Amino acid sequence: MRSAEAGDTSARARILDAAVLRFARSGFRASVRTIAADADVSPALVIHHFGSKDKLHAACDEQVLAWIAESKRRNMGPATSGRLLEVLAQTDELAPLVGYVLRSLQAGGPVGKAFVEHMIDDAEKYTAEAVEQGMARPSRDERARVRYLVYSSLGSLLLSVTMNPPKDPEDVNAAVRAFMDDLYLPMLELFTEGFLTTRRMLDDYLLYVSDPPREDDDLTTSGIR
Amino acid sequence: MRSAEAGDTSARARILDAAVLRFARSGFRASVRTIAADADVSPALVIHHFGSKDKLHAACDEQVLAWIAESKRRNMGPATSGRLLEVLAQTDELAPLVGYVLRSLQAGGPVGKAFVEHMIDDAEKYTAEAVEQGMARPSRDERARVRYLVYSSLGSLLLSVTMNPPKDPEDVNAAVRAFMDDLYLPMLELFTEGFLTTRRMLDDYLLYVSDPPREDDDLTTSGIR
DNA sequence: GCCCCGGCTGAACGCCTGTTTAGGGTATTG
DNA sequence: CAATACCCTAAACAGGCGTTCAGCCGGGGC
Repeated sequence: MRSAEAGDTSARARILDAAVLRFARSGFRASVRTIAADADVSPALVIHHFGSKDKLHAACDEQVLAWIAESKRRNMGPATSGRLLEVLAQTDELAPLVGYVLRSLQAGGPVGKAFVEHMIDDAEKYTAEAVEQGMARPSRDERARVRYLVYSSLGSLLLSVTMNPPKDPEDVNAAVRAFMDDLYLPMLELFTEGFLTTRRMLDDYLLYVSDPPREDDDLTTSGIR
Repeated sequence: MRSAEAGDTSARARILDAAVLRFARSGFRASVRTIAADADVSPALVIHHFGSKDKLHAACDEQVLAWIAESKRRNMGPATSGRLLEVLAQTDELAPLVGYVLRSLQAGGPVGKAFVEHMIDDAEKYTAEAVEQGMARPSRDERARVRYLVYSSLGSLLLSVTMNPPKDPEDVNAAVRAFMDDLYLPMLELFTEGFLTTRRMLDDYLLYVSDPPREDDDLTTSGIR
C-alpha cells in the first residue's frame, strides 16, 4: 500500500500512509503527534505538508476512495457483488482499508457516505440482472429494496464490530469474516424461504399505503414536538 | 423525565438529567463544563457528586437502563416486539432516551450492549411464539436467526442516522420514524416473499457446512495475518 | 451569641490538543 | 566559494480538557 505510485518514500507519502493506517487502527481522534511518530517525522511537518489535521483527514479519504475504486475496477465482478469489504479484506495490501471504511461508517464521514452509495449503485445493477435472469424476485420498489439490503448488511456488520471490537485492531478483518460466518446461514435462510408464513402483514401494509388514514390522527400521538 | 422520583430538584438529580440529555444530543465527548452549564452548576460540583466524568457516564447508563426496563414493563407486549425504540420515541418523557441509546450503540458502550441483548432475548421469545402459532417459519438455528434480525434492524437504523444525521439533534426521533417508513415495505416484502427464487445457494451452503473443505486450503488465501 | 458542617464555587493545575514560529542543515545554483 | 531554496525540527503558544483545592456561605445544634 503506497501513495500515488508504489515506492514513493517521500516524507509526504510516508505521512499519508501512516495516517491512513493510524486512523484505521485508532479512529479519527488519533493525534497528529501519534501519526508523526508513526511516520518518523515531526508533528510540524505533518501540518507543513497538509495544512491542518482536517485536511490530512480529507487527503486520507481521497486516497482511500481512489484505492477502493482501483480495487473495484480490478477485482470486482457479478460474483462478488455486495461483498466489496470481503474482497478488500482478502487483498493483503488493501486489508487496512477495511478498518478505515468501518471507521468512516461509524463517524459518518465522506468515505462512509461514498462507500454506501457505491454499494447501493452496484447492488442495484446486480439485482436487476438477477431479476432478469429469474434468480431474484422482483420488488415493488427496487431502489428501496436495494437500499434496505445494503443498509442492513453494512449496518449489522458495523454494529457487530462496534459491540465486539477485536482486542488487536489488526484483527478487524478476522472479525469481519467471523461475523459473516455467523450470520450467513440465517441470511441465506431468510433470502430463500422468507420469515413469515402469511401474507397478511404485507397485504395490510399495501392496503394501508394505498388508502392511508387521516394524518392528523397520527401526529397528535406521535411524540414529535 | 426525572431522576429516581419525579420532582427531585436536588443539584445531583439536575446534573444527572442534564448529562443524559447532553450525552444524547452531543455524544459522550460532551464536556463536563457543558453539562455543568446545562444544569446551572459549577463543573466542580459535577465531579464532587459523581467523582469523575467516567462515573457520571456510568451513572447515566444505569439511569437509562432503569428507565428502559420500566418502560418495557409498562408498555411492551407481543404487538410491539422489536419496536422498542419506536415505543420509546412515542413516549414524550422518554424521547431523549432514543438518542442516548443510539449514541451508546455507536460508541459500543454498556447501554448499547445491554440494549442489543435485551432485544435479542425479547425477539427470541416472540419469534418462538410466532413459530408455534404457525405465523413464522422455523429456522435451522433460531438463536442465530434472531441475532441476525436484531443486528440488521438496529444496525441499519444506526447506519442510517449516522449517514444522515438530523440538523437538530432534537429530531432524532423523527429521523428514526422516517427511516422506518422508508424501509418498512422492502423489509415486509423480504420477510413475506424472500429474495431468491432458487434454493440452490442455501442448499449449497448446507452441503458445504456438513462437509467442509480442508481448512488450511482456505487460510493460506484468506488474508489473515 | 457562637460554631460547625455540608453544599457549593472560583481559580488554578497539569495534561493533551492542533498549530505557529524561528531557525538549523543540506543540496542546488549563480 | 557564497548564496539561495527547500525540507525539516525543537520549542513554544493558545486553548480545551478533567480534576483539585482552598475557601465562601447559609442553616442546625450548643
